[in-house]
Amino acid sequence: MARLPVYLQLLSDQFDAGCSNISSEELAELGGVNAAKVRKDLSYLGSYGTRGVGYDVEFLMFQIKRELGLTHEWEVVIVGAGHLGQALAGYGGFGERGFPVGGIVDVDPDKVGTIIGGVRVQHVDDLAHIVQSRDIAIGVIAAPGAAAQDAADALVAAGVTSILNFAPSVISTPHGVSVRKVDLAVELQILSYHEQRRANARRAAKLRSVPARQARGASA
Amino acid sequence: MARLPVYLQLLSDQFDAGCSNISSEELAELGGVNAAKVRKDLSYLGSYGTRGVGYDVEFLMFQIKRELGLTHEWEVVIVGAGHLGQALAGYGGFGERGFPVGGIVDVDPDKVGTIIGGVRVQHVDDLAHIVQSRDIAIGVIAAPGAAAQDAADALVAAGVTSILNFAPSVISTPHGVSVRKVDLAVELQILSYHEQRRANARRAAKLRSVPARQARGASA
DNA sequence: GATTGTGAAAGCGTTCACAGCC
DNA sequence: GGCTGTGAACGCTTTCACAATC
Repeated sequence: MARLPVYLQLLSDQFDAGCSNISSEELAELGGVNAAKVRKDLSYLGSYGTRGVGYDVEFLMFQIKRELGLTHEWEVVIVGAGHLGQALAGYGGFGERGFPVGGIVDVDPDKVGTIIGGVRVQHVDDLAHIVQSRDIAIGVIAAPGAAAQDAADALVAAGVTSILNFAPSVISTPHGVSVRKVDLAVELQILSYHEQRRANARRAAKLRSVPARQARGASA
Repeated sequence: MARLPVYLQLLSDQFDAGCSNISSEELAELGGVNAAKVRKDLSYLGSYGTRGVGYDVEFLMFQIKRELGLTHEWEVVIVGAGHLGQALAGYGGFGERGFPVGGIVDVDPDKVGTIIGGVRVQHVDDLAHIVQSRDIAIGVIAAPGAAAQDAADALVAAGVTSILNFAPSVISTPHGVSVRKVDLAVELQILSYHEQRRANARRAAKLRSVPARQARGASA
């Protein structure tokens, strides 16, 4: 259920705004989705709503957190201390949301020893030690596309079972390892596609209008 | 067609590796998807394959680029010069993939004037001028969740018609504006969910095995 | 009266399977 | 013989609609 994190965020916002109870209709409005979908998604957790009333915001947040395994923090290890790795580690967003950076590694000995976001870069050979000593389950690949598969192999060998891949390449992992891919260029290319279509539509509209105006005898 | 960018990436890798022709089967293998899906997706562009042979890599790359509107660069403007904005602008990935940063703006006057990734931060009031003078169509929201809607409104008012939203909140935009959302915390929470399930499965297996061993009279 | 929880219907994307073509 | 292009079958997700409940 990939939508539970979104509901959690919305509920958290509402909770901060002093709202203690919410209906599926309101939650759907906030999330820009269908109310029935919200109810189906939430009913999957159990029957935590009250008919005629709605859902208790705080209780529902707790149930979603429990389902998502957010009752404790999960340390992550970042592979790749280049621009992207530095950006991800330096930007404090991971830690704020319950996923502190427990380690950063790189293949380049020159990068080892530098401090990024308060964490010292270590060599990729130390990955297994870091993962096992800190009980890390989640790895983040911030390496170039060509090195992504090596990074994935190293993470799996070290004992990581979930990978967030920022490299622009598909990685293969053994069964039982979860992988999610985030490719910023892909997101931008999809937007570019929409822009392209809009530009084409405008051009077509113009081509249609010019002969029409000429037929009507308009000049300027 | 959100998979075209992925095919383009795979084709590009193959082209660099000296491969001039590829079958749907091979492409499917590389992308980890079904071959029929690849053919359906590509047939949407037109009939650019040759039966009995496959697809010409270079020609297909060009067709996908044309469809995605990647025949020219698209400058983007980043709203928010905090940690995330700095990270996105400083990490050169945008420019490398055909989306150079044409401007960065922030509401905070103290940030205005600083240089990030070679670009000077300007005030958000200058957004319309930047967008119109540089003919920018794509905006990137790198502001905190609470400021995301304001950022979106400012982008739309300035004339941007595509938005990539990194803020952890849902934004509403007029019809005709494309929005894509990337939430790193959501990605990590989905991985956490899988970890949680694996942990639960291990616990259940242990509970099952203990009484079983006891029944068999095993001790150590 | 209001709202949840959920079978049933509708819609959509994926996969199969094979005709058509090189 | 090999591979594409595509109608048809399938399965999954979304939406509807309403009985059950407060």
